[in-house]
Formats: sequence, C-alpha cells, structure tokens
Amino acid sequence: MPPENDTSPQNRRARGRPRGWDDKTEQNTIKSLDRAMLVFEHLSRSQGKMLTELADDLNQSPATVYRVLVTLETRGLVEFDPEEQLWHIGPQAFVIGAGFLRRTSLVERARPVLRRLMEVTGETANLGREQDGQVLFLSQVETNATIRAFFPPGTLAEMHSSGIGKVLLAQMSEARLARVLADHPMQAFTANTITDPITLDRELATIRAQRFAIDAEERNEGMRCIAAPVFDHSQSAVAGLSVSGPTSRVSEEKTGEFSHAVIRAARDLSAALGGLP
Amino acid sequence: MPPENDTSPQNRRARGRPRGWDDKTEQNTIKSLDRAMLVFEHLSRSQGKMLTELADDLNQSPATVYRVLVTLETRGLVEFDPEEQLWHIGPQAFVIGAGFLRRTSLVERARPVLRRLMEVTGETANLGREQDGQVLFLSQVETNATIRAFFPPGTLAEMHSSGIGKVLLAQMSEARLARVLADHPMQAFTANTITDPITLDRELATIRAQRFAIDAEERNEGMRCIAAPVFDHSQSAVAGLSVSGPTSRVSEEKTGEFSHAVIRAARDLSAALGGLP
DNA sequence: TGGCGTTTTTCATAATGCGAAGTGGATTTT
DNA sequence: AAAATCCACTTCGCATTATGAAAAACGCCA
Repeated sequence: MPPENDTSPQNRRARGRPRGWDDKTEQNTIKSLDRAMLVFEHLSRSQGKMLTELADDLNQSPATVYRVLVTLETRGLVEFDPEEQLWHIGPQAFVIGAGFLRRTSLVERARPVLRRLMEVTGETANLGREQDGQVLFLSQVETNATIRAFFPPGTLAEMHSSGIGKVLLAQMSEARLARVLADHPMQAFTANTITDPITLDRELATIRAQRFAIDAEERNEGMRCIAAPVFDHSQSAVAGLSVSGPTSRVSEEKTGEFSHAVIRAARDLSAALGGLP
Repeated sequence: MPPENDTSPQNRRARGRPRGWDDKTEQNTIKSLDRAMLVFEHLSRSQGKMLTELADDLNQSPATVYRVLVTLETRGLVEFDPEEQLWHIGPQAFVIGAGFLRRTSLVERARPVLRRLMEVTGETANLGREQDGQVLFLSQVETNATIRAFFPPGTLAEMHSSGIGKVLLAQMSEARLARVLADHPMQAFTANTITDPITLDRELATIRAQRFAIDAEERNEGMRCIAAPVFDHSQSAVAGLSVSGPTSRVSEEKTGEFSHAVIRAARDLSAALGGLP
C-alpha cells in the first residue's frame, strides 16, 4: 500500500550510491538508549561521579540516571563504590572496548613495527589514528628509559598540537581540514602551540614536503615528538606513527636520525597494510 | 501522602549498613537498555555480524536490533561496513573502555613492575584479575624474543587453565571457589588441563604452600606460565602476575629462577598497593 | 527481467520508561 | 538534641515511545 497521503516530510530516498545501503534516517534512533549512552560516555570521561552530580551535568532527572546506572551495573559496564558513593566505568566496558582492537588488524600489524622503532630510537613509539577530529592513541611500546612519554591507549588528543595529529591533518582535503578546525578550535597548551590557521597551513605544507612532522613542545613542555603517516591499500592516510621523548634526548640535532627511523617504520607498516607498492 | 494500603511486597528497607546505601532492587532496571547492551556485548564477542544473524542469535526482531545499532552508530560505539554488510564494535567503545584502566591505579602501578619482570626473565609479563569467574588480562609487557606468548589486554580466559587464574582460585574461600566452578565447568583444552575437582583441590593446596602457580601447557600446547598473587592493602588477592613463554625457554629447570622473579615482582606490586607491610 | 536475501520504513498498539513527589537513613547545623 | 539538610532510592499514574509484523526498498545474481 503506497502512501498516497504523503504528508510526512521524510521522503529523501537514496540517490546515486555506489554500493550497499547507507541511508539511515536519524529519526530511527532510540531516544532512551541515546540518553543512556550519554550517561555512559560522560562517566568514562570523569573518574567517579555522584548520582546527583551526573544528573545535573546532563540535565536529566536523577531517577532516570539512576535506572540507567543500575541497569548498566548488572552487566558490569559501570560500577558503584559504596564507600565513596561514586559511580565508575566497569570492567566489562573494557572487555567490550578491547573488541575494537581485535578487529583492526592495524594494531596487530603495527606491533612488531612499533617495537623495532622503539629499539632503534630508544624512545617510546606510538600508533594513533583520527577519530572525529581528534587523535586516538591505539597502541604504544615504551622505552626502557626512566623518563618517558606516556599516552595510555584509548586516550584522545587534539590534532593541531600532536605530531601524529599534524601528519594526519597534512593529508586531509581542504574541506575536511576546515571542518576539523571548525569543530576543534586550536587551543594553546604551551608557548609553542600553533593557534593561527595561516601558520598551521604553512606547517602542513612543510610536513607534506618532508614527509614527517615535529611536535616541538607544542602540547607538553619538555616533550618532543616526531611522526610520519601510514597509508593503507587505497593510499589514504589511516594512521600515524611517532616517537616521543624529552627534548634532551629527542633533540634538534637528532631530528634527522629519528625522522629517518620513523619514516622507515611508517613505510614498513604501510607495506604490511598493502599500501605503497 | 504515606501509602496506607501497603500491599506492595517491596518493604525491605535497609537493615544494618556500615556506610551509605546499597540496596538496589533488580526490578528497577530498564528493559530496553538491557536488551540493547546485550546486542552491544554480543557484537564485541563476534567480529563482524550481519543484522539478521545478530537478531537471530539474540531472538529479537531485526527491526529492534536495527534501531539499536543505528543509535549506537551515531555515537561511534558500533560501526557498519557497507562493503561487507557487517556491523562491528566502534572506536568510541574502545575510548570508553579505556576509562576503566585509568581508574584502577593497579594497572598504572603494575607498569614498571611488569617491565622489570620482563627484563629479568626475558619473557612476556602479564597482569590479570578476576572478573566474574574468569581471568581478565589487563596489561602486559612483551619480550623481544620472536616466539612469544600473547594475550591482548581485554581478553578473558578460564581460571582453571591459567597460571594467574589458579593463583587467584587458591586464595578464594571454599564457597566462592565452589560458585566459580559451578558457573564455569572445567573444560579440557589440552591433555594437561585439570578437569577433576579433587586434582584441582590438591593443586591449589600446593600453590598456597609454594606461593606460586605453574600452568604447564594446560591451556596451550607448548606454553608454560608461572604466576604469583598480588595483594592490596586489605590483604585480599586483587590480581595476579605471570610470565609466559614457550616450554623450551620457560623450562622445568628454570622454574626456580622464574618463580623467584615472579614472586618478587608480585611482592613489589603488592607493596605499591599498600599490601604486605 | 524477476526472484531472493537483506535492510529499512511504516503503523497501530501496548508496553514501559519518565519525572514529580515522597521515604528514610545519614550527616551537619542550630 | 532536635531540626534541618542532603542524598539515594522507590512509588505511581500517565503519555511517551519502543516494539514487531508486515510491507517496501534495494542490491545481487542469474
């Protein structure tokens, strides 16, 4: 029975699409589930929140938030600490999240490359990819040195102030770059952080030319970082590799040596993913 | 208006409780959210499922599962691969799950201990804790050797066939042990797997006596593993440390040497957590 | 072109999630 | 000590909203 009374405004059927279906009406989502996931996400960002505080943050009724938390608790997705009266993210959330790493063979293939990179340079080696305009750190192999950089896997960082971030920005289209910058204004973290779009454009051109990026204390004082892009079989930059350490060891003089190592590692990983034949 | 018609059977207010409240009625959960989380969990276990397959597995209507997936997709908790028509766990799930590790200082404190343990023994060092009658691997530091054991963090394993698992079982009360074994029957993985409760009891007594456990190819052929328990400030066994590697290197002759290293590491970590003064 | 296996939408209905208000323990204030 | 305050947790009636059957849309294969 075709709808003759077509008063409903959702008539946007698919137009030209190469393969597969992909038009998911935003109206088809479950409201209560969306609200619940908001609670879940918010809880993971903060560490330990009281019920009322959580409800206030999200302007929802405490009763609703309470029911969400109790429900998630039965599955171990969140935990309640009776001593402190605080809610936390639970172990099951970690178990489920780890399923993501299992899928992306990227992480698996990067493992030996990261290790070798760490051995060659003596500094912590990192793997990250873009995630909604930010850098998501996926994996790392730490140096043995006592002073070392540390991005726990699962951490998100701003792109404009990270070596991996800049290397990925440098590979983006104009439009995509503009969107990312619009969504994530360039916040200053140190005196060296790039906050000016024109300076950033020039920097990105340099990065494209030399095939690697330097984060010279742009996010953390005293930390330098050298990054290179990783390409998959379709020659799109899917991730970035970097080494990071204190300025004393990852010094300007050593930039040449380190950048060679990072570029080589990135090339190896790209090859393992079917990129750069 | 106090209810005078007190026909409702839920009148169990709190009796003696040291601090805070803790009685959560199981009736107060949100059904639809629970169902949605079932989908989420199931998706993380399998890697890549079609909509209809997922709906079949969980005996739910494809329409409902579809709406759940679309909702989770808007938050990046799941992903849809249009090429293969498959749903996967998304990056945001990983980000949220990583929030769990940030909380437990256990993982953070274990880091240097694991590294040292790896350096001393030359084998991969692992950290795990109990999670609903299974071992949840939290962190590891890999050896440089090319042949090596590998439990990605976030993996769950059966307790009876794992070094860390047995070491934790050995510290449980009779009742708790019985419950775990009831929930998780002792499945055989290799010829060496312990499947008999009496043998297990004897093994656990030995473990308590010598303060460490050996997994002698009980889960994987050719893999040996030596584990010791970690205690927190309240002297309860919160986790286990282990080294694992091929039988050729983690041999019977080296058991003494390795067990000393593992026990020492476990003691160091316990101390860092305020245990064993 | 037409059937098949999927996904995606529609629709009527009932289920169920929602918030306001209330309870009662614990802690702080007067 | 009594009162006031805070906060977790429960109850209740109503309207929102999730639900599943069925139909439509769509890609694929022959």
